[in-house]
Amino acid sequence: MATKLDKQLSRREREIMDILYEEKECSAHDIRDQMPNAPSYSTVRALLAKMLEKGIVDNKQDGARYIYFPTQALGTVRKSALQRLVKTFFGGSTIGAVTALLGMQSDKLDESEIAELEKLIEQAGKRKS
Amino acid sequence: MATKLDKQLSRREREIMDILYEEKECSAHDIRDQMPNAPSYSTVRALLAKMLEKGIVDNKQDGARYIYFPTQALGTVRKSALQRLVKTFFGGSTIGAVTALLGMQSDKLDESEIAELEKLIEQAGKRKS
DNA sequence: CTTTTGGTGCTAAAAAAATAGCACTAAACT
DNA sequence: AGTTTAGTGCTATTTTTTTAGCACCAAAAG
Repeated sequence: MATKLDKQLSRREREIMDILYEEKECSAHDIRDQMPNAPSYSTVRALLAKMLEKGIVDNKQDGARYIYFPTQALGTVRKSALQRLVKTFFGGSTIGAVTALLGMQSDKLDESEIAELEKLIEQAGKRKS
Repeated sequence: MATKLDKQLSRREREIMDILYEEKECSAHDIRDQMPNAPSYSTVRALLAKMLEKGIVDNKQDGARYIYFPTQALGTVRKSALQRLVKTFFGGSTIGAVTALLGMQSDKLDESEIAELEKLIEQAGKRKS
């Protein structure tokens, strides 16, 4: 049940999580560099300490310093983020979200990507009625 | 430039916005009913008052009471939510997100939906190289 | 081997968010 | 008309978040 590692994040905590998911892992310093209106280094470390306590991130020693990373696997988080988004902004319609995504896709798709998508669509077409 | 109506939301504010986007519009009471661990009615109204001030919601009189709704159009918010999600959790790959969505789609797609998607894919296939 | 540099731990304080209470008004009920 | 009900405005308090300072340590630099 995900131990509610999700809801109770504060603004800064969410910012940091986003950075960590994007970068996979970071030192406190790296995180700070990517924060909008970055606060002091102390502040970032204080936030990370609280997040460690909450169990939403973990760290490992890298020589002299620490490297932080999310405890929850990317796959899990992707899924729940997508579900939330579909529910909130697309009235629960997955297809609606897919449509919107494809519509804003600005780069050209190459052959293999198209093939992949068509395969997926076909599969989704014969799922349990 | 969206006047940064996006980032600076507090936890409760975000909760409320999600409810508003899902429901389109709500009274303070309705909002409260849908909040997890709902606080007092006063609290909800205090939050709404702050959000009015910030300009992220607006309200209209409905007989004796107020009905609240988001100021930013659903389309706009959808787009920026998707962009953020793709960037954060899919390394910027729209296709990755589409794939994940189709993969977790549990209902069967009907004919017209499949046709629609294939049309979109085809279009995305011949976009500007 | 001293000094600088880049990190750590701990502590404290300012600012923002979340919460609730109270007095008042208008409509609805009997 | 008197009473309950459902809402409003304003204010006050508690809790969380956000922030930073300072002392200490270890490795790199001179």
